Amino acid sequence: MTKQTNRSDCPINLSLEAWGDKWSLLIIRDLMFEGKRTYGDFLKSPEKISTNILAARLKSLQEVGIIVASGSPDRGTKGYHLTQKGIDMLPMMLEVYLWTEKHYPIPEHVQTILTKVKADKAGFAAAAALRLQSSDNDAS
Amino acid sequence: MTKQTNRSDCPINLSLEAWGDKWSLLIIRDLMFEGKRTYGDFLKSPEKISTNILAARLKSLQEVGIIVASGSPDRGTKGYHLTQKGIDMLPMMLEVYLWTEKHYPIPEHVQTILTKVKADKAGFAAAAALRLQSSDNDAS
DNA sequence: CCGCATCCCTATAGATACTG
DNA sequence: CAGTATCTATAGGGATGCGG
Repeated sequence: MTKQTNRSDCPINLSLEAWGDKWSLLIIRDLMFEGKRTYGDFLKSPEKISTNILAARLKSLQEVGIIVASGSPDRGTKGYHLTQKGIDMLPMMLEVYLWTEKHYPIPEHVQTILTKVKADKAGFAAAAALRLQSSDNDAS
Repeated sequence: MTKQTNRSDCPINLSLEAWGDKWSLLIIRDLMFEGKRTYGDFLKSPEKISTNILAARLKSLQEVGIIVASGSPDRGTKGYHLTQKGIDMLPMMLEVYLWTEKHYPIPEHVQTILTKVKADKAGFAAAAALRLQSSDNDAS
């Protein structure tokens, strides 16, 4: 039942079909920068995603291979994390941050980080990617 | 009537509220890389946007300041073009292209261009931006 | 004919209540 | 806590209308 839309083979369109909705990038943000892992974590984000949408997005992001679910451990809490394909969205996400910073007022603590990003974009991305890759197999 | 949602002040969210739907980035792509300008041009794109959606997106993209409409010239054809805010989306758009290239089969002619992009990302973006800025006040 | 606006209808998004 | 069920709202497709 994996949706087989493919309005066109344009890369922009293929990207939109993978994560082009109002919520997917927020989940990716949470996984990428906020250290969130569980269904409950995502629900707590300030945008207040509703439970059915969250479940649907988690499913579709798994279907397109951007995230994977780690089988629920002892405590019964299932965790999600980014695949390499998801981690590869980092440069794009950083550009989204930088575009927004240029055209909207954004929270000060984000500004602070973005100053570092601008100083060494590739370095920041590499360090963040390493951190995400190592968390692929952590326990707690 | 400019929508004042603002689910949060997170930059990712602010971006999503500006262009986070299934169509806006395709219009921006057409303006940025395909040299398209008119309503009819956009309709001809392979994704086959319908007329009411196109009109709605052109309106919302103007409201958020990503595009502007140039008053219809002699022949009665209104043109649109990117504002500086829209042109500033170039680095992000390039990263979208690069991400897709890495994870999906894409058309060969796009591959060719992306090879150049990877060789000199900043240079490519600067050249493209210059071209877009100069087209702000062209006639034909 | 071109650039939209409108209407109708269907499909999907999304809020809320509820269940294993 | 992690989802499903149900219901409503909005996005979107397609045809059509209408002014320039």
